Amino acid sequence: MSDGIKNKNDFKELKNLKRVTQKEIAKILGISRTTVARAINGSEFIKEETKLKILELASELNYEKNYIGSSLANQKENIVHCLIADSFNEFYTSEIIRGLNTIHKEYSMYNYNVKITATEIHSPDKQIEILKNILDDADNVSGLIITPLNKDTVYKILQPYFGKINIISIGTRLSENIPHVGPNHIVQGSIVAGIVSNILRKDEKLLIIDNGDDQISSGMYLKGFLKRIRNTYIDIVGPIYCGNIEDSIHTIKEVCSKNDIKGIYINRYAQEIYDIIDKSILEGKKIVTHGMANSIKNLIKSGIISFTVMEEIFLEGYNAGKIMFEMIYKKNNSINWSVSGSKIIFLENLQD
Amino acid sequence: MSDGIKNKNDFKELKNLKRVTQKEIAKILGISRTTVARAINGSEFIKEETKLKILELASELNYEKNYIGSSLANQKENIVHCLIADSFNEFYTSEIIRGLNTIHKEYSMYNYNVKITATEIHSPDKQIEILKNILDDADNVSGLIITPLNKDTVYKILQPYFGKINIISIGTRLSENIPHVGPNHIVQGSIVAGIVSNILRKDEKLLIIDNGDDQISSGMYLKGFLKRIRNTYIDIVGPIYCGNIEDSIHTIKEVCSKNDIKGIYINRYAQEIYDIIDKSILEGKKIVTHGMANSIKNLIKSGIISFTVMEEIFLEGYNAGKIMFEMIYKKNNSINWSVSGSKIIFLENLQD
DNA sequence: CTGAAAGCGCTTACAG
DNA sequence: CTGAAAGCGCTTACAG
Repeated sequence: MSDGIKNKNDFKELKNLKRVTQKEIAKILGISRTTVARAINGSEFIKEETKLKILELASELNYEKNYIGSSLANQKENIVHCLIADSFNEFYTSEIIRGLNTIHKEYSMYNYNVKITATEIHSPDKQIEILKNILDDADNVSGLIITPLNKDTVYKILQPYFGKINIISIGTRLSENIPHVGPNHIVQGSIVAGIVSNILRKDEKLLIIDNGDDQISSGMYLKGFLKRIRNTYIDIVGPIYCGNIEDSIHTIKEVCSKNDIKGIYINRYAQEIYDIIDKSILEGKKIVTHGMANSIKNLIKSGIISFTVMEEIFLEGYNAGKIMFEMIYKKNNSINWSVSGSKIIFLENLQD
Repeated sequence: MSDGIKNKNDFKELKNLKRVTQKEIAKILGISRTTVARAINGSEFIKEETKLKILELASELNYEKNYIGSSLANQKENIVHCLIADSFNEFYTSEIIRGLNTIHKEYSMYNYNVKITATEIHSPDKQIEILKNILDDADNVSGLIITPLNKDTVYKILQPYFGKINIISIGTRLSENIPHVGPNHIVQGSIVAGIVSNILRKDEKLLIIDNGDDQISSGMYLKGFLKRIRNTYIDIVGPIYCGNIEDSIHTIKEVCSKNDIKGIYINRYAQEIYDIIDKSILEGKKIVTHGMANSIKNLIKSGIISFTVMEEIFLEGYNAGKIMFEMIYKKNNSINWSVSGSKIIFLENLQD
């Protein structure tokens, strides 16, 4: 039991019965509320002994800081900068922004402010520049949510700020030791394979095109897909390495002319390929793909793509913003990887 | 512009620039904060003229009550009773409870208290009894979340409390004019049909068993399913009305012995039927169904069921609790029907 | 190193 | 019908 208890009755009454306040802890120990607050907030201007005594009692009484009172008193605005990727595809960017804005609005009474900057996905330097600008004013930055376009450089730049600024990566993981929100691409690949295995039948031929690893998703998509699909009686043709759109189209034409291909799986550039390939080649084939975009919507509507598996992008932004709130306002750092769910989309549940 | 502005400078400064407080409104009008609070909270002990003057200015300055300060001051505990259905199936009840408990915990600092009572789904009277008990102490009830087992009776009992207690129905809709959280069963039926249309092929035979309308979902499932499936080239056998498990099994056996049935759809009692029917009859058939339960999990694992479409039950509880919070703490009554999403489950994304 | 006081935006007796 | 004051749980100068 804690030392220095001046007020035994209060101690007994509070133990495990209700939420304890700093005021009550102060009363039990016969000290001021200010001192209790100092201990709880980790101030350095407090005697080690006093601090220990307070923290011990706080833990014994299951003290949990009331973040509502806290944020009301602490009028500080908490600014969270979000550096996200632009033009991944039309949906990705707008949905992730919508998610971030939704949580921003939800917590706006807490003076939780979310500032979003989307930079061109193929210009990592632009992101680095903006990141540096933001960090120049690091004292006014409570959190950073980032889709690192250049992992190594971003990591190096951020390293001095670990522990000072709350950091979350989104979509692309920055590092194992930094909280992350994003999908498990391997699982997504295996989900696509699972669907394919249900719509193709024994001994039917599936053509697999490997268009390489974009270091974001396509490598893992293929890995997850292959692991699962090889576990079926589907007759696999490939994976044939192409690496770009033209070669893929050429290969698909050639393979399909010589074999009775019933399905196609492409791990990268799929929508671009399906968009421009001669549609007569695709006729009667079962196609399942990843992601969502206007082009995919159209391909689903016209019956070329049967299913697509997409990340819950809105929720990705929303959850990143929510986890950041927890980190800032509740000092909750328990999350390592919040895995985004996936949705299976086809004609019947396609929005608008 | 508002009348009675005593402090023009403040008025100009505040207009549209920042969140306005009651204190500031009071200062501009040269009256006390208490009076402003009275107007905003709709007290009756205030002169009509004063009230109008305050509300007009508040609206002009886009005043929005800070629910954080509000709930900190108003130490009142808000109790929300949740009367949900037990043994719909193992997952339904436990997931909906988990959702309600999650939101309860999330808002516990606001003194938001959620009390859950699950009653046997086939004993509506038991629920009525508990509901009456709760309403006997209506002054201590801020909200009610209910899956009405007997709509008419529940509605009649609740009628005198409309406007006094916040009410949300969940799962089964109580009435058009009461906020509701739950799935769109017709859409769910059409989603199942959409999947079936992708895994069966032209001219393949699909047997449809109609087991009647449980007034909750099965009637609408079938409606949505039929509308969509009739729009394909699948060869439909049925719907054959059975109405119970034994007849269904008998019918399936008979039809399958005479036809080359490639798929089966049953709108009600599906899991019970698949559980006990001779499995050799199902071999090689494509089966898609609704809902989730341990039995369905096993049927998916053993390859009998290809896909199942289930409601996002956890989110149903979570969202009901969240919407209730908005109603109580932010006086937000804008939601009429929060449509629960659906998940498509098959071997690859089956949990545990 | 410690504490008294004022304040965040609101509510709620209490007095007039 | 109106207002001054105390309080919710906390933070943050300021004084000592």
